[in-house]
Amino acid sequence: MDTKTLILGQKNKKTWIEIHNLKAIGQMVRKKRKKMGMTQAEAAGLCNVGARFMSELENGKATMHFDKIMKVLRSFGFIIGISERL
Amino acid sequence: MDTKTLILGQKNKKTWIEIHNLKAIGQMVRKKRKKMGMTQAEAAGLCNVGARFMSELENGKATMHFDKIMKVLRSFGFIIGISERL
DNA sequence: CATAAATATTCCCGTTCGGTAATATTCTGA
DNA sequence: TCAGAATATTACCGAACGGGAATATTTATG
Repeated sequence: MDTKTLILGQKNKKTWIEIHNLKAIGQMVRKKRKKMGMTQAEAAGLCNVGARFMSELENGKATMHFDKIMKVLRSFGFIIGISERL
Repeated sequence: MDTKTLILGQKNKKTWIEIHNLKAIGQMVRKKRKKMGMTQAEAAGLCNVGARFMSELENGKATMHFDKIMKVLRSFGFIIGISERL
């Protein structure tokens, strides 16, 4: 893939991870949070959500509000994309 | 981009659209639904959600449950992806 | 243009989200 | 191993989601 990106001059090509459920998102969020060396409480403060929300998000609770999830993802430097199945 | 995909033999490369809010998703859903020649009511039935939900989704209501949004997207042949901001 | 079809909005209602605080449980590092 | 830190869960409560039906509004059609 490195050769490919060099050939095309696309050194900064984004890598998309397909998401099938909220559990997967929760895992990504937790991993990133730990990488940043933060507790859930600190992360909640950063994202301006409650500690409870952060805990439930990381544990993959399915029925959370889309806008709040987006808020956390954005604060953590993630972006969401939509594509069509091939 | 066409030349690029041919060079790499990646004719089936997914194209990701970055999403910043639920409004954008709603627009995509509506566009797809119309393309499929369905009314909101029919689409709601297909996705097993209420007509009200479909209407609100298409109009970009922010506080909807993630799992239900995902359900509709999946029924419409969309996939969700996460990437990191560069 | 009139009317039917489609969509948006309101109503009623049961359920649940999520903030905050408290408490129970689990994890971590010395 | 154990104490403290971190996380998960529970309790209380107000706000609001969403199903289904009804109604208002908008759009499409002949």
